[in-house]
Amino acid sequence: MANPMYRQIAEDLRAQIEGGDLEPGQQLRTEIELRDHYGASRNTIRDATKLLAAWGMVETRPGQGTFVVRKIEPYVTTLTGSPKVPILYGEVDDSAAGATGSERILYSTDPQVEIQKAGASVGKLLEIAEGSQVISRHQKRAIDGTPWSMQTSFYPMGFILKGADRLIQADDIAIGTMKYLEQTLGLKQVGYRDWITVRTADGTEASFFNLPPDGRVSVFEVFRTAYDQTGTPMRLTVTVYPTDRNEFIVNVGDVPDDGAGVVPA
Amino acid sequence: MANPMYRQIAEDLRAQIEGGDLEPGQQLRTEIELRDHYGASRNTIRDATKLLAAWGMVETRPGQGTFVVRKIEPYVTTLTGSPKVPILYGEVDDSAAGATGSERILYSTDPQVEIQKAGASVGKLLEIAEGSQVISRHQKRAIDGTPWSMQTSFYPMGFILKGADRLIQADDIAIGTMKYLEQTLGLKQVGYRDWITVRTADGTEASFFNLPPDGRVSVFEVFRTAYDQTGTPMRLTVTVYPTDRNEFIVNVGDVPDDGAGVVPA
DNA sequence: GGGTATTTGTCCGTATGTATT
DNA sequence: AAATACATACGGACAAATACC
Repeated sequence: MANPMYRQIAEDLRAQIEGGDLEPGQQLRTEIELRDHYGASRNTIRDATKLLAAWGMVETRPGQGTFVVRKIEPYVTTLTGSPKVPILYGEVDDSAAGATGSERILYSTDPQVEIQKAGASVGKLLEIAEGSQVISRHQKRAIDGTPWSMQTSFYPMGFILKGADRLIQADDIAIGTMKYLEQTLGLKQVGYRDWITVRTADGTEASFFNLPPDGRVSVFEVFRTAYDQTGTPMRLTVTVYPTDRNEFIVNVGDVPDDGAGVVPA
Repeated sequence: MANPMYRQIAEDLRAQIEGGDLEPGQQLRTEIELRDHYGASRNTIRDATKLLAAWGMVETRPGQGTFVVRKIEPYVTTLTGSPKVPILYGEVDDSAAGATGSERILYSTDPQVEIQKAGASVGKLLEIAEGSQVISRHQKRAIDGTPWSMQTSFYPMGFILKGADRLIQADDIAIGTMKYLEQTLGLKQVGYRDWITVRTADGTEASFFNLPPDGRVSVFEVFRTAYDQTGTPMRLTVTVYPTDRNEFIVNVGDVPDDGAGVVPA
């Protein structure tokens, strides 16, 4: 057995997909048909399609069939700079997919505000004691109806006592929380540090992002620590992005403008 | 069947691992023992351990058993700034693992130089015609014996004709290729753009990085386009990093020094 | 080196459950 | 309700990798 049969079958199907014989969205032959075609058992065919699914090339739908995955058009976030996509607030509604032409609109839920105790990561990055209280503001975001990111911002509890009480209200701060903190507390953001990791999605994330339950699609977890003029962390924002639909850009020094076309299609 | 049995078994084992009953590196009971313990068939046990493997919690070794994975201590790369780890050149040697104390030494192979035709990505990012010739310099890197990254730099073919002929020699350019290009061609790097994506590893990558063959561990693919003083791309560097042992930092504006401790352990 | 025991990997056939059309 | 297609679960047989004697 140079290569096991299920792997050979998977490679054969992969070649068909990459060669264009099977187009994105198209249905593969059923397991029974493939079993007869390759002269293998149905379980072996299933091992092959499982491998293809692990490679992210097909997805299986009970009662329907096995389909070649359509690549999701990635959304590119520039970490060095301000976001340029307009943000609309309100409920994230998955059913409103395939909306208006080619414009991409970012929807965001209203913030869900909680008082929590700082875990290890939050304490370390905000430079406060683990277990001390923090304000957390959580939002879910979608682009054109596709769930895109889950974001949680953490602020030290002291900000409330010092007068920034809008932080614990569950609505959006239209002028931006950074400007609000500057007006109320005199804290000005002078820089931030992003720490980028990748891990497997947990159950909540897999559910919100409609990820396959086999743990195949992982997520970016980006920790953004914002620093004030004294070099003290004033906010920690943790954002989770599925890796199958998100990419990042970092610009350093003097580079040509971003624009359509910096990234190959 | 609220939850399928193999999933319940997987959750039970997961709880044991997260609860500390099973420690990293420790061997699980054999499939036969687990079969008797849970009153399931061996195939069902195998489905459960496959799920745990997809979650990245265990790994199976033929002829040995199933083991709780040890988390690899991640190596953090700062994208905005110069690398600080000393680079030693020579052969990457997997067998020299577990070396000298806590210092981390980055080994790099000598460059493997080829003349290639630019693919779609390379052409687009270097702003040259797809199919035109480019110089590629490929290196593999390891830290403390663990394979860490695969890097390929692409330069326009014209650089050779204009006098930068050391680019096609298969040895390291000690002063750095950027300084070399400045001395020979007068091209000075004024900035760069990093484009960060995540995808599943291909066969070559899975082999070099010792990744499990099930497609679970994905890789970062970072495209760094360097621009000269005229705003023209002068180099494209594509680096592939396994996501299970690599993290990235991006600093923007005025932030406190990097150092041990910016990242939670 | 060879032989054996142990453990996971591959492959088969079958039966039944669940989701979708 | 019926048909279709994938999902779960079982039991068995043999292969391949590893460790140990």
